[in-house]
Amino acid sequence: MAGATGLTRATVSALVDDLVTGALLTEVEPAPRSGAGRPAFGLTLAPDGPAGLGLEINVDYRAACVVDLAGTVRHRLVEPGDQRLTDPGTAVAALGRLAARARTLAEADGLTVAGAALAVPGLVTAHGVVRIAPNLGWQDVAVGDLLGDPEITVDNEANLAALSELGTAGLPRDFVYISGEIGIGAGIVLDGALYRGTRGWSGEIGHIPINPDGPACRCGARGCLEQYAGQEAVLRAAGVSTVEALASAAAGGESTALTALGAAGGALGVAVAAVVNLLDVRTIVLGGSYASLLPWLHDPIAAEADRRVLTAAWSPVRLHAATLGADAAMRGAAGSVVRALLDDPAAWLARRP
Amino acid sequence: MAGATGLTRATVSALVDDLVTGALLTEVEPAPRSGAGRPAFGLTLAPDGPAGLGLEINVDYRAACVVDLAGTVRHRLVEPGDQRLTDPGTAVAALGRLAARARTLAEADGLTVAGAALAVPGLVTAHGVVRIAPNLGWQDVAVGDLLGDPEITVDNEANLAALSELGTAGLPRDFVYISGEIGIGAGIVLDGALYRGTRGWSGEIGHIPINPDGPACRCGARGCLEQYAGQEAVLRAAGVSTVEALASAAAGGESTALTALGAAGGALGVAVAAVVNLLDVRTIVLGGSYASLLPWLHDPIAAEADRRVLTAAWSPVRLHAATLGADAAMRGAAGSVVRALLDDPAAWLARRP
DNA sequence: CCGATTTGTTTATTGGTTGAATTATTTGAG
DNA sequence: CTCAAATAATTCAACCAATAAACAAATCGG
Repeated sequence: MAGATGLTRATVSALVDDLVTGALLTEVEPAPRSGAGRPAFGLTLAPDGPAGLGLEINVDYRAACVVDLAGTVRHRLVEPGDQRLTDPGTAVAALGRLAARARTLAEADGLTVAGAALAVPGLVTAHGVVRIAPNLGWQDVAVGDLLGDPEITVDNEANLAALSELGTAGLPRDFVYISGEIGIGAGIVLDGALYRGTRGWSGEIGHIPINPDGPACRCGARGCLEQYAGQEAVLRAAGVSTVEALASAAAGGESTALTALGAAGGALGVAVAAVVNLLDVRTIVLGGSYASLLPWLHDPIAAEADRRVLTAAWSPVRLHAATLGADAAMRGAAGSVVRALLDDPAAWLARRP
Repeated sequence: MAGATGLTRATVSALVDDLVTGALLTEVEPAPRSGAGRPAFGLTLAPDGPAGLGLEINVDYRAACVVDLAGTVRHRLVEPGDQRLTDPGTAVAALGRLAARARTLAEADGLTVAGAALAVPGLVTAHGVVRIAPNLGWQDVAVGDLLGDPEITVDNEANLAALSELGTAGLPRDFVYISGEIGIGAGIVLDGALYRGTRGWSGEIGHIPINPDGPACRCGARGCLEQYAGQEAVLRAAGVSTVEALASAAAGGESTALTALGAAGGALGVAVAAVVNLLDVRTIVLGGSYASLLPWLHDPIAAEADRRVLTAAWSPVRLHAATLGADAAMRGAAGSVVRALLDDPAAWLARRP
């Protein structure tokens, strides 16, 4: 460890001591090793130290999960139910009860919830106020205050979902996560950190112009990506009503479905080209409903992107499917709490003397 | 100073002492002040300490400048001449002689050249090799080796031009600089630092798709921004041959010129919308030939951008003209050296004991 | 001229890190 | 089995940068 960090063995010893007494690390059996010399102690991130509480409120469900320092999901609670019908206060109160249940479960495990983060499908200000969440019908909702937890982090679901993919094996430190749901959002990860933008409103990829004279969008403009590759547009073009139906139709080789997916992929490819030309990320992660549709979206996206990305000849765009599915945003939320702990363990140690 | 930094007066004293003895700061007459108390010493960035050498090689000129710690341009050398006709070796050798002259002038002033940076109109790898510079006809040119200065920083001209605007009064820490020349490039400044992308190829805004079925571009795709708002396209549409002629035609109210500028502005607005939706920067700086054409470009860009940016209703996109004109890239290059000095003065002090 | 006010320096102290020496625990050779 | 070599971990004096607090310097206003 001293070798890897450049610090002295003495220093590492002192720091590790602090972390062990602070219950962030625990000593375990040393890893079996060959060769002479005294074997090193084994160390793991404590499975019974502080943990992160991840929350999500979305169009048709509420969810909570508890993730420990090692990144393991220790508890997972999902409550289906249309959130659009209830007013924000009622929905948030229900979420608060779910969060309390998760906390209780965590404490029964000996975990301490060190913080919470909430994923919301909408624009969130830097102060954690939901500026607008069109699909929930929310506007200027101060979720933290309503939850009675002003410390909570509130963030866009695509941003948090992107964070959940960060650290996945094979993913670089720079990528853009594109989440295809009713709306299309993106989480931009640059140099291992989420890029939120000046006001936290980055990643509105759904409204990148694909064709300036295209169909009208509910945002007031014309030809936004959402009108070509949004869930509603694709399902309508394919003549089916659910993503599952679309996937099975495509698997069955139905030409309407394949044409619809090809068109959506082409539009996505144009947007991906814009993103890659601008940001020079070489990896795009497709999440939300795009993850399960990637078998049919991959080639049209790649064809269009490679044609339009200036540097594609030397290094083509890499398309990955997201790995976490529907839990991505919630797990990213919990993960963001854990990441904050790992990034500044001293702050946590100072909080509990 | 202690108040601003949160350090003790004693600490500041010690640090300032080091910087003064290291010739990075000089004591000057204290600024006149009212009120009781012992007057403070005046301090300025040393006008005779280390300086940055900024170089630029472009289609029709070579240039060098020396910028001191305070950011003042102390020397400026420009040599016109078509670089396209000469092979890279000859062009770089001529640039090397220009750089040597600038160095001599700087030393005559008591300045020490602490480092150099070179702006090139093309894609540059992280190791300072020009991967491709289409308008120079260069491909895989290791400029640093040719110059005999492997320490030199080589970067894209739009990137360095963006840096030159950073620190300008009224500009925030996040903006995108769009440089309109033969090609269209962008420098992305996020949180006060240039974002270069995974391989240093960010900002290729000229090849953002505006209309997927638009005119063919020399990059092989169709409908790139460059085909709508590149210098050649705009001049052709306006029926003039130089940017100056276009500006005076527009100033004279000639409708062909105004129409051409309106169309270019509209296309730029679409690209700006893509950038802002994606990155949530609220400021766009227009440089290169766009700076002088901004009076006629501003409204079409703003109209299109505000229509297409999701958050424009709350906070419209702000368009600024670049302030430095043709010298921007060269001055940004020199400035990047100076910035590196200011960011880590201890490294410089360590280099000269 | 004197006290109030602000700036700058001096000095002892502190906290975190280093380096060298020391102790601990294993492997492998004789 | 024993001992040397190898690797890990700890101890402790020394160091460095920053701090706090006291002190000296320079100015203003009455």
